[in-house]
Amino acid sequence: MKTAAIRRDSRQGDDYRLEDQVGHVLRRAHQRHTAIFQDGMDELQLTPTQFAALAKISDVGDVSQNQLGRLTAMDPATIQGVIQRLEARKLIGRQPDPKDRRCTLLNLTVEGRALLADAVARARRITEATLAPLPPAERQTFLALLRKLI
Amino acid sequence: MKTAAIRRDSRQGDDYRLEDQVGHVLRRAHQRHTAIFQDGMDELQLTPTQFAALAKISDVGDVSQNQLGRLTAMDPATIQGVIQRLEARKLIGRQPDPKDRRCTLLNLTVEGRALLADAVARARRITEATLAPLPPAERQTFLALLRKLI
DNA sequence: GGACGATCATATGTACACGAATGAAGCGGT
DNA sequence: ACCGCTTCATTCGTGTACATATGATCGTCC
Repeated sequence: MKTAAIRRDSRQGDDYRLEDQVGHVLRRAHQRHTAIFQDGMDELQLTPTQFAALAKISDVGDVSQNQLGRLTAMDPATIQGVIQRLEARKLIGRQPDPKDRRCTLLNLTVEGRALLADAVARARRITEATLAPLPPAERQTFLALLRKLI
Repeated sequence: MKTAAIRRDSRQGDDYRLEDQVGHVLRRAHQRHTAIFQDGMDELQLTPTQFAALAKISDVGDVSQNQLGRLTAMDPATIQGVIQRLEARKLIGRQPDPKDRRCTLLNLTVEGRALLADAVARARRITEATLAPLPPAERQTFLALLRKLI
C-alpha cells in the first residue's frame, strides 16, 4: 500500500510511459523547433542545417567540408548534401585547397553573405519563439542543463 | 566600456553564436540520444520511432495508423513507413476495422510482445544513460523544463 | 438520400542522419 | 622511395520527417 503510494508520487514506477522518457520529449521538442524554424525562414527557404552551415562558414572563413561538418555536428555524408544544395543556389562557392588536393575550401558568395544577414535576424526571433514557453529566468537554467547532455 | 562588459557577462550580445542557440543544442542532444539508443538497442535492431510505435500499440491495443501517429507524434506519411517495416518483421499485425473500412487496426504479434518486453528493459537503461551527465537532482528540473517546450 | 467536407491510408518528392564502402591524396616511419 | 595508416570527398542504402496529392470511405447537413 505504502509502496504503491510512493511509486505513484515520487518514483517512476513499474509501468513504462513513453511520454516520460527523455528521448521522446527531446524528439518532440526538436520537432517543434524545426517547425518554428521552417515557419520563420519561410521566405528564405533555409533549413536549420543549411543555416548552420552558412553561419559557420561566415564565422571561420575557408573551411573544408569535413571540417565544417565537425563544427556543425554533421556527418560527412550529411554535409555533402547540404553543401551541394547551397552551392546549387549559389550561396557558397568551392575551390580546391592549394595546400591539400584532397580538400575543397568553402566560402560564402556575395548572395550568400546577403542572405545570411537576413537569416541571422530571423534566427534570433526563432530562438526567442522556441523559448517562449519558458519564463526568462528559466531559459538560462534550461540551456545550461541541455548543454550538459551534448 | 561598461556596456561591453555587461554584454559579455550576462547578455547574448551582438554576435550570433551558433552553439548558443537552443535549436542547435536541441539538435545535438537529440543526436546524442539516438546514438545511445541505437547502441542500446543493437541486438534488437529497433529505432526510436519503431520502439515508440510498439510501446504505444501495447499500451492502447487496437489502433488505426493515424491514431497511433497522433499518440507518438508522427506524421501519417512517417508512420506509414514505420508500420510497414514493423509488419515486414512480423512484430505487428494488421486487420481491417469492421466498423470503419478506411482504417486498418494494428496490434502486436506474439513475437512483437516478446521483443517489446526486452526492448523496454533496454529503453530504461537508455534513458538512464542519456541523463547520466546530469546529477539526479537536476534531472527532474530538466525534464520539467523540456516538457514545457513541446 | 445526395452532396460536401473531413478522415484514412498511400504515394511522391525533398531533406536530414548515419553506417559502410571507395578512390584519391597526404603523412610518418623505415 | 616505399608501405601503411589516416583523412577527404563521394556514393549507396536505410530510416526518419514532412508537404502535397490522391482515392476510398465516413458523417453530416440540407
